[in-house]
Amino acid sequence: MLASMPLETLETQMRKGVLEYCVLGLLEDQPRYGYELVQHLAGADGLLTSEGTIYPLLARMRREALVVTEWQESTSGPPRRYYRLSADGRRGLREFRSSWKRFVTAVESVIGKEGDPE
Amino acid sequence: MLASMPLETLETQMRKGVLEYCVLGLLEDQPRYGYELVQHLAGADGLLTSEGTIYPLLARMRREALVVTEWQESTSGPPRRYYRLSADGRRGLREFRSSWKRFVTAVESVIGKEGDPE
DNA sequence: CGAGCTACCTTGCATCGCAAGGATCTTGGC
DNA sequence: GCCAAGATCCTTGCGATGCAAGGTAGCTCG
Repeated sequence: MLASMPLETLETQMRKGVLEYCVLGLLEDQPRYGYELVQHLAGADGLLTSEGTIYPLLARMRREALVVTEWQESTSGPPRRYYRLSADGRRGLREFRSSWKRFVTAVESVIGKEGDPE
Repeated sequence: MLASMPLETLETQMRKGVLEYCVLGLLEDQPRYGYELVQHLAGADGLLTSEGTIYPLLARMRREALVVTEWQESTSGPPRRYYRLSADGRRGLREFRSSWKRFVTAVESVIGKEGDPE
């Protein structure tokens, strides 16, 4: 028997590559822990659907030194691993903002941006 | 020796899923052939880097009946396979525009939309 | 003729997000 | 005191996509 289809939707595809910088964006102003990021991203924005995405991602970002981490006890539950932006992470985020703008512009130049009178 | 790494860049990742609809966007107003699409997308917008991307993509879109095709002789060169939007393709494009807007809004709500004074 | 461009295509790979599952630790209801 | 439920961390295997590389054939022009 087959287990289950991961259902690779359009939204899922669009998130590729971007999610990493969404995490950096959330970490810009304050350190956060993984479970917190999941709730944020999976919340209103719907940028994430499962924890299975974020932990491997965070591990990679740590390996690449975009973030630094620190364990911290919680008064209610298991300890949390907090993530904080490194200098490299800050730079990466800055560069992403520029790539993102170019990308959005390019896409909208071919699919047409509505509200465009011309 | 290893041959070559495909160099999976950020830009490459961001294109995932979106490229399909960029093609639909280009086909919205006029039928086009594959090589023409490559030049368009690889041109100023830099939304594509190789033909190896577009032909499998076009084949898939044809399989899913988002486009219909038609061979046409060229006065200068080999015959061209022209692609034209189907009704499903038109609907897909319409739906994408809405998904795209939601997506961009969501991403910019977390990475901040450049109005940030530092 | 043959180099070079047009134009089509295929194969194999790297990467990413996801579902599923698992391990601890804490709290709250009974 | 005990066990379910939740918080919090993690890993493994898979599907989809864009890409590099390479292959075929037609047309044009020096």
